[in-house]
Amino acid sequence: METKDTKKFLEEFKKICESCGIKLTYQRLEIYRVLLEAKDHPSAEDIFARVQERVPTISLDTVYRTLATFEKFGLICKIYALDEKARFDPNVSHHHHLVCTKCHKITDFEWQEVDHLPLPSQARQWGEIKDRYLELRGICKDCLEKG
Amino acid sequence: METKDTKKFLEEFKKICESCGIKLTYQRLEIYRVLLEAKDHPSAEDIFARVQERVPTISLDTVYRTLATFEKFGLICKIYALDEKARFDPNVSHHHHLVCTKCHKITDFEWQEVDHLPLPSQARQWGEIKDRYLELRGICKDCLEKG
DNA sequence: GTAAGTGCAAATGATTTGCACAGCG
DNA sequence: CGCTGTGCAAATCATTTGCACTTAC
Repeated sequence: METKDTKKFLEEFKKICESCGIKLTYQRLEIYRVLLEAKDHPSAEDIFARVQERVPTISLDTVYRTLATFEKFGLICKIYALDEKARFDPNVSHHHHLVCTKCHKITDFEWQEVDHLPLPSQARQWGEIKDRYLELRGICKDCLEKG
Repeated sequence: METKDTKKFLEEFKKICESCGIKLTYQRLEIYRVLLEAKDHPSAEDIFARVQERVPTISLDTVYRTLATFEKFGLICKIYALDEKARFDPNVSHHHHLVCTKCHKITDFEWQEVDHLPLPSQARQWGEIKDRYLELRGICKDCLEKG
């Protein structure tokens, strides 16, 4: 990453920390960078491994604590799919997931029709629906090609 | 439960065990009974507590082992929603869930329109979709009434 | 300077496993 | 009787927490 981008990124992250009222630390900066660069919905361990390359002294619990902080301020989403391990998504806008049951890869996708379809009566009677989350499960192209 | 029902239930469970090639034990029978009677998607601990009333000597790991066995043979579904703890659903037919973000209660529901809606192109290109799982999240009636 | 953030290690909670004994087929 | 299933306790895995030290503001 070039100096200019780094500077710009730092500037952006500074604003985020200010608006959240949290301190800007090197660890948080790098965890945030890893999250934004990640396109694979990494687990806490995955994030730890990636951040460790830049910040060798970081500890796993700092990663957990930072992820919890980010989630609290709505910077990221915590997701659970297939296995019990939590995964983290820097995409906080409303979206659904494509989940490969073979390699466990998670891909974001949107489906406006589902979002706008009128709710069935059972759902309306149940209570107040705040969000619709759809998981399409199957085998991704990569796994299909591999056999 | 009356004698007749118990006998009938035992008969049914015997058939299930035979078709799965597993032994019929008292523990399995009672765990299965609890599952069928449960309408609240209990966790392993919940199931353990309920079975314990009938089988005081049962151990938690037997519950886990039995649930894993049942899942392997498709008698139940393991579900994850909101919190990381696994929950178990004796309803193995395709269905969706209403999840209360306050009391964490899970309710089954069906939504044929979603099941039959043509997939968006991004999903078709991603790979082969095998299942659609929808989670409607919100506040259930009980929680709304309580404030 | 001071409260928030970090690192370490130890605790926790859910789930799994090794082993010896018990009981189904 | 033999092998599967069970119970106990100990192990494991993801995640959390207590505490003393460090650092951003």
